[in-house]
Amino acid sequence: MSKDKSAKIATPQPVRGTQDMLGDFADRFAYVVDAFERVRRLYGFKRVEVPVIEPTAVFARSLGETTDVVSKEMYSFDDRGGESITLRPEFTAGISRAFISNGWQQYAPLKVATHGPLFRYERPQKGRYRQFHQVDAEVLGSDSPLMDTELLVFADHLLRELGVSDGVTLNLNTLGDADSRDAWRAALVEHFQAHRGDLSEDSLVRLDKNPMRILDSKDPKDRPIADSAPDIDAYLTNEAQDFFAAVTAGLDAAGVAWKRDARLVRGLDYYRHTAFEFITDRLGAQGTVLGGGRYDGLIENLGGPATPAVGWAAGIERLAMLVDAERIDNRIDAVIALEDDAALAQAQQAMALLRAEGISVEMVANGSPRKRYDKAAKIPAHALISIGMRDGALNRNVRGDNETAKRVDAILQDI
RNA sequence: GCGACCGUAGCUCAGUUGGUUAGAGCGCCGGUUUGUGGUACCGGAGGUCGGGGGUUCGAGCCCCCUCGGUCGCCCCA
Repeated sequence: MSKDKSAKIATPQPVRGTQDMLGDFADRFAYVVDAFERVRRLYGFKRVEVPVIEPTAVFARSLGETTDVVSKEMYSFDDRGGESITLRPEFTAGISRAFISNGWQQYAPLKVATHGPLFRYERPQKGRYRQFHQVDAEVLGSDSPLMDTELLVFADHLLRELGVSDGVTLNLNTLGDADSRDAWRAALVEHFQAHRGDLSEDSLVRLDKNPMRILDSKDPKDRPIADSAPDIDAYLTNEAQDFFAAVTAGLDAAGVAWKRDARLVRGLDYYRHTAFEFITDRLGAQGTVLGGGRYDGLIENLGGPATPAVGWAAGIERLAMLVDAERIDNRIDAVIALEDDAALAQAQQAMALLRAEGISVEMVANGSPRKRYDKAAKIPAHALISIGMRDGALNRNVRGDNETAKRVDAILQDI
């Protein structure tokens, strides 16, 4: 290696908003994914895998060609054939596309779950990255409120399984069917127009672009106007009322606590009926831990058959940040400190025997032999095995918690 | 896109009103001690103080620019 500083190669930097995980956070991440896989099986959700890349049209058409999200916040590029490709910013559109491409109507109602990386070109902040990861559950091809309930109970179960449900509340709203939604939207616009003069600058822009968003504005100036705006309730059709009542009755029957949040809205037109967010106050400005809703219009938007669907997604990083440290067990079963290289073969044999019995083990055999024991002791493990030579004979010692130490001792009797 | 704060050793950080050769802990390497022991001690390697420009006799410290990070706003599928 040259010491000449001018010859130094410029260090490549990670892409903004990406993260490398090792140790504690990687363990937390895996803990969340493991719990999700366990719980989704309990609810009979099939594992589904869809591509990380899709034709840009999949997201542009589902999200609306002209929205900010599509025009500025997607990772899009032209591939070598000149086709516009986008790194998926969400699971729902890709799963819907797969549903159409593969004729999965035949399996409806189809309960599927997946997890993996997603990409959004946004300014990173706490709990918000350009490459991030979600767990996701969807039910396609059912217009039954039973499925909304099922999904919500599943979500609640997952949060309990992770031990993060304390301080997290389920906020629930209905956006009604298309007729209810349109009538409510018109009433909202009328209300906000009447109070134009008192709205914040941001909300005046929202009034033109996305008036429903004024309802969840953070600006204190907007709050009185947003709070006095009409709820959707007066505009709900009988069918929409019944649907919402069926969902909440199901939650009550299953013992899932929920809170009506008449201010909870979705920007996109394909959302119908149920909208929900599990919210915490422990994650700074990014409080939503799990969110979703019914999107009966989406698959049709993609050119598929009219297909009702409902789903949710949750950020793995955010969940991982909420998991209590005591729940993360990063200990391996056993560590071997090889204190004399003359016993190397026996130590290798010992590892083979232990691993054959399903006991995880690794060995410390580098550096000064007299310091290997201390090094090994610093690796979190249930048992610590020292292997060395004494008076020309093999010397072995096992310390650790009783159960593991006993098993290890029994397996290593013959070496 | 906008705003605030922060960039000093591999990591976490200290560094006086601007004043000799920039420090500590952890980690790494080596040695000594202990010798069924998770210990202690000694030593070593490792820094263009993010980068560039400026002010000054003198800059890690002050000013400007730039790059990066964090948090917030906007947006939130």
